[in-house]
Amino acid sequence: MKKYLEILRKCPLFDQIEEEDLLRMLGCLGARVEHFDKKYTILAEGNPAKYIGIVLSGSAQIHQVDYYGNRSILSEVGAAQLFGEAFACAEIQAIPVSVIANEPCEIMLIDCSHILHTCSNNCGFHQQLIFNLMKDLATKTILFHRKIEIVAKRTTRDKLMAYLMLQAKVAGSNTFEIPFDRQELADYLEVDRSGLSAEISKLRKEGILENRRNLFKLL
Amino acid sequence: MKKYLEILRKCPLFDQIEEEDLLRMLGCLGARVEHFDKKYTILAEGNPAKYIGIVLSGSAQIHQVDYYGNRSILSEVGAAQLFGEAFACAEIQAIPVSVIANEPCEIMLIDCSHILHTCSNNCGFHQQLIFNLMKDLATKTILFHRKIEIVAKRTTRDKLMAYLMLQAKVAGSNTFEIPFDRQELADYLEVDRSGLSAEISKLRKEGILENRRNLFKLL
DNA sequence: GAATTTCTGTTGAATTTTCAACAAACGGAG
DNA sequence: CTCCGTTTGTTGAAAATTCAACAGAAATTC
Repeated sequence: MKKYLEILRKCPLFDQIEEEDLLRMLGCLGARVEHFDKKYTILAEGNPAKYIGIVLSGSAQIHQVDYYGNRSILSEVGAAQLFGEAFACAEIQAIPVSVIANEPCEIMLIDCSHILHTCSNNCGFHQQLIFNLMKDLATKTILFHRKIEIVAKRTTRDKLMAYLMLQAKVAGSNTFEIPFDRQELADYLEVDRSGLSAEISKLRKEGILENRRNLFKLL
Repeated sequence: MKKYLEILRKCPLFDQIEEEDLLRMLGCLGARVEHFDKKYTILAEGNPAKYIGIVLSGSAQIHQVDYYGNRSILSEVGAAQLFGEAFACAEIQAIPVSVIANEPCEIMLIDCSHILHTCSNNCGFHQQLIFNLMKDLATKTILFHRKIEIVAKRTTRDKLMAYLMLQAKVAGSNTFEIPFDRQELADYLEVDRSGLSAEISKLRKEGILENRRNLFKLL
């Protein structure tokens, strides 16, 4: 576990936890690490909602697929970020989404009941972990607000511009890279891919943006 | 405060808190109660994100209004439910939404910093409150997943049917009442009101549902 | 480095939504 | 009970999306 210390220190779940305590805690929590190749399913829809996942390297996406097979991408999860925590913390039966490896990645899985319910060793870190989970969930809720603000727009152009302007703001620059290819971006914005491509072309011709694949520049 | 005890006991924030402790706690937290008439603004966009609100009676809606004045309704908050907790817990500067009284209502407001940061009396309930907030935020996250699942659909009909089927499931019955009028439902589903009315008529003619104003029956 | 697979952009037709305007139905106030 | 403001339903035209199909570009594989 030692080699993961650097990334785990950046993980919001372990905020305010001293490095020396972290290793002991991981043992107590029964944390395990697994490797997943690109496109592999880390957690499948319908699986028990037991685990909190931590992305140690690479990245993952949260997918929702409806009855007709239409894919919707809820979010992108990068290094040091959590996934599955909402379902585990709410103690629901099964997760309603799938978590897919977006590139080869290493994932730490922790049984959430070990965090929520005090362990036999009665180690004093549960309170801090629960506080950190609360903070993380509050942040995730705000991210969902932003996503809804984007998909609430009625046209592909407005959705795209709202998304790109947010990304520029997050990146702190007019030039930025997005973590999606075209189909994924369409599935995140909840629009048709070909229409999205057409809209990007149109914006380029109008001189509103420049782009090369995933690299965008707002003018 | 005593007259609010019954409703406060149902509030997820005070889960596992004994009734006798609750009153003392409210003083310690500096809780105050305000009345709002229908359509009044309880919290306005841009306000400091200090307060957690609890609906004691009536109901409220979370509104998001974009640059062009288009309203989007994020959620309905009924009696004993919380609002604003995500913004307060994430300790962001200002709230990005407005909370509007949907009918005459009584609202309890609590400065969240009193919950998050141990008070001078060092009363032992902070841990339970933080745990409860975590649970509540996890539940709210799942509600947002459901909302996104609905608005991800591409047609008014699909959004409407996804919404109605969810409401029927929640109500545990094919007959149920929804908390929105037509314009509000349109703003929740992120579609055009007149198109929504037309779609409801069409579904009725096709024998898929019956309705009288807010009362729906799926067949 | 050639072949193959994946991704992106383009187009036109069909479908659907939005928009604006109006009429009918409803509900509350006096 | 009647009046009046609000809500809901209806319609047609304009705008936008989706869908399907294909071609070119880029990346991956062998």
